[in-house]
Amino acid sequence: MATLTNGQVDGTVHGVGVVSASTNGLVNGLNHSHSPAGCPATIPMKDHDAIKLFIGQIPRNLDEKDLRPLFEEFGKIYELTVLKDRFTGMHKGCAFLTYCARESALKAQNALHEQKTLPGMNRPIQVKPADSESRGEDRKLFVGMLNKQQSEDDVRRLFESFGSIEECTILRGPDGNSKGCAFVKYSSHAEAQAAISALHGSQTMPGASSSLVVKFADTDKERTIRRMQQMAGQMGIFNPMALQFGAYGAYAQVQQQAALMASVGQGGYLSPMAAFAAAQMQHMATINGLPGAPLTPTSGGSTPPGISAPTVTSIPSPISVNGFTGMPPPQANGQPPAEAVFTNGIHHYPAQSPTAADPLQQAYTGVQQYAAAYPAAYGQISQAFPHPPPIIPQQQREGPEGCNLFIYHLPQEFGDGELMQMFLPFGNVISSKVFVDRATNQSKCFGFVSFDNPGSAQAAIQSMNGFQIGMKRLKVQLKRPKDANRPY
DNA sequence: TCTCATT
Repeated sequence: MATLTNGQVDGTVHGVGVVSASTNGLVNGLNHSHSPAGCPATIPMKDHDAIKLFIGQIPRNLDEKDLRPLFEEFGKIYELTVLKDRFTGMHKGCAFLTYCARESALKAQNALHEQKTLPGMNRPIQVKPADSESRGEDRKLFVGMLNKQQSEDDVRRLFESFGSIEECTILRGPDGNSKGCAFVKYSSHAEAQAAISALHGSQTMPGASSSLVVKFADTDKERTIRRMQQMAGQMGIFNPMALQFGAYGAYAQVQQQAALMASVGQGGYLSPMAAFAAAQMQHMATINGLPGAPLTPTSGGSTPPGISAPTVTSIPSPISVNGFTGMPPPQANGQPPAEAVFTNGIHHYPAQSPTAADPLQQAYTGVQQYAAAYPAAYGQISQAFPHPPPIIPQQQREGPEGCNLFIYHLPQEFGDGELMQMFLPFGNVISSKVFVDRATNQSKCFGFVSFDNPGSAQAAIQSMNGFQIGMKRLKVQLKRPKDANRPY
């Protein structure tokens, strides 16, 4: 069986790797010399049982033509595609590779997976069947509360009696130090479940703060949520592109968070609306995609993400992430995404189904909604920045009963303008008022918003009550009628 | 304490 993960197979790998092209139907791929025009047989054929491989840890400066030679050594390539971001075209650092022959894929995996590190990468190349190739049942475990000294082998030993382990990885920081957790992938769900039953909480590793954690690893959805939550924080700190790019930038940051942060990092100004955009994405994803997901950032504790305006100007810059030092705005390369039209900071996208099931899609839609409601003037961030938004607070006006909202747990830096922005998507806001401490001029973190009709107010409550911004969650409810407080 | 990315 072709799975190989760590070093012990070294010795055998090269022997296997050199097996000559051979045996089963792989002649297929070789005999497609020129046929008469129009004959479909000119297309390279692959085995019906060919395996699509996922190739990871590819330097971003290598494209298909650079990679081919590396992989052709193991057989004829049917298809090799570097993954790119659909809008930015940015190389994602990974690829899909299908050989004509199944055997070639196995050989390549044996010879390459985790066996060498491409230039500029700090982790070894990954060559393994793509996710799409496996029946995606849950069989991967997250193991937490390990001792930081424990190695892959230690973890294997701990887990091997419950089934056959396909993969075992200790999570490590950039310095190579264990983060005290690991992934263990079994060949079946049942094995994984057995390991959970037997091991979760069963013991406490020396030096660990609590007992061993063994649970199914996050699904992709959960990971997306997790990232967006992290991003909500980061966008609060680094800011402006979220505005400059509008929905596009927000999307790109989900996809290319680190890279974009590098280009965004210079700003250092906190825009409450950037935080809001991020938070809205997170919210949409949460309410639509994964009701059971924890809402609070899992980093927890004393360092709330984002929403910390007074400190942000000290962010060091320029910032480089993975050697990436900047990225032009999408408009700048002469190739704006075909799907997006930029007009005064408002971004129009093709209609998308509001019922899309993908949480990211949902989040994206949410941001579009936000972006669409966002005044063009404020989108001109270069002028607005770094000053507060040029929203002129209007005279305090109450709407009819049922139209006035009380909002609590506002971010400290939200003013009347941000409050209004936040509720514009739900209707005609006739007034917005954040209460301010007279002595300090600081927001008291609550305020009122009035709409001109009760439907808008209800829609706003529906969407915004419980809405998470940073560590806080908004409380949005109907304002009590003036006389409601009176005993009689 | 949830990787490094999965068309």
